[in-house]
Amino acid sequence: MTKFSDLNLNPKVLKAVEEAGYETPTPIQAGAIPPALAGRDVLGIAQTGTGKTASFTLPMITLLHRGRARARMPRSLVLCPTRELAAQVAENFDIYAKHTKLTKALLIGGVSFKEQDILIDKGVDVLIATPGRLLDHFERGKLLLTGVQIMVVDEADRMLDMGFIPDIERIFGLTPFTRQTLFFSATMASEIERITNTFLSNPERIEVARQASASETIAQGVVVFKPSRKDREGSEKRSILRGLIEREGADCRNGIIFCNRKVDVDVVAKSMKKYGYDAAPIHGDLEQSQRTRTLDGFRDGSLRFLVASDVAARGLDIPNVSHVFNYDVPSHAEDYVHRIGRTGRAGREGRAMMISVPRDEKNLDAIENLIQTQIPRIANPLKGDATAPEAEATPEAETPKPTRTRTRSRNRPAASTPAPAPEEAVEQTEATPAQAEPRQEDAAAAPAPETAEPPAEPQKDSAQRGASNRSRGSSNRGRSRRDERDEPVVGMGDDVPSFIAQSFEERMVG
DNA sequence: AAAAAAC
Repeated sequence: MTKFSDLNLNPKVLKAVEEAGYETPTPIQAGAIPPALAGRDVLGIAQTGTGKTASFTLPMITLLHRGRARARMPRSLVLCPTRELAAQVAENFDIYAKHTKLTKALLIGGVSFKEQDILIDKGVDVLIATPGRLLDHFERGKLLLTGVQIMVVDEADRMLDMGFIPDIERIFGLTPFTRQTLFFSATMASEIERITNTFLSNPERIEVARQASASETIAQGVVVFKPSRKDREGSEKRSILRGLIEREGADCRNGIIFCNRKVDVDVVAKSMKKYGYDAAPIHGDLEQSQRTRTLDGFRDGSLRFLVASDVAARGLDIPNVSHVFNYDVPSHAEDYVHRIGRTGRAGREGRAMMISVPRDEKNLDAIENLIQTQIPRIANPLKGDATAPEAEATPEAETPKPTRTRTRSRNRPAASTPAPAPEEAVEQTEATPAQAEPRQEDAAAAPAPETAEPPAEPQKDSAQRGASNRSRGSSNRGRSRRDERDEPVVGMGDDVPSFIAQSFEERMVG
């Protein structure tokens, strides 16, 4: 098997890679690095989580390590669709360039120009940017792109979705014709095809092979429910969400909760906090400093739940997410794939649960059609009936998860439950006049965790599931969660389920 | 129909 040491990377880069603990490149890295080092254009067709970032940063650093930057004339440029993604590429660059003298600047919106200006004036080797802020600098006459030797376009299909293609074309036009171009996209929409035909010259095309089916590591489930009243939909969905989280118990180490709208991100995050959960919102209307802080907290484990818009659906490298909750059914089927792709990474087991109301039926169909799988229907933790009598738990069905540490007693949740205080307590301790939460929520919530039906395993392959249950063993009460996750991780990227590795068209066709 | 990205 190919090793990083076989790829002719600069020794200083190789050293940093080894220090980071990587030995074996992922397929996209093994495929893209050699032609990139040979100076060729590269067209990489790869989803997030495949190790894409290193497949362009490592050759870039190797190619640029000689020579130095002139004032206002960066030697290379990386374009990303979102600020967080750009920041992430910058972090990667810092890791792999740490033994070199190369410099970088991160040009993103939402932060002051001043520091960015100072860096550009001094001269940087690598510019990592979102298109808007880059063009802003250019129009102010602060920046010359005529010295760009290597240009990278990351997540091009998302740039297309976001209407950035004209900007990208313009930026291409500002760079020299002789530049080397590394272009990455998850899919090859016709517009993307057109761009690559125009701006890439005889590229080496690398398409990440679809993964073996064994990498199906995401257990999926959907709660299909009908709100008892239209105006209660929101509050009932929020109590279902809490019920799902409670049902997962300690297995739910952390999670991302996706909503379709920014307002709902705010409402859900506020509600979660009210009920004692450690949660924070992230979406594009929040201040950049807050976005950064929230994401950092989630990454380092100090924040348990991230309530997010699709700003966090793609590309962001957030390892170790045990759960993804789709509070809303995404209206673009591909977004579902991106959202749940935040869990079950690197061959680890992940769980993805969704809440669907009658209005979502069409979108749910489209998702199942896309992934060519029926998403298992799982029990509504509220039993679909907010007025159901309390304490109707059915112990005989309490089988499939022997290792659960969560409490199912009808009494108060035990101390081992890391979750929130019972709703009533919160209700009493909080003055609620100014809160956005409707009163009905409390009524709908009352029977929540305790009366939850046993978790119908939102599972796929029962054999696989059984194996992982065994590996947990009932004795793992005292084991650290880290131990459970100690499966070998190959390369610098993460394994992904097979359908994610397919192109959009492939998935549509089936 | 919404989210993201420039002020």
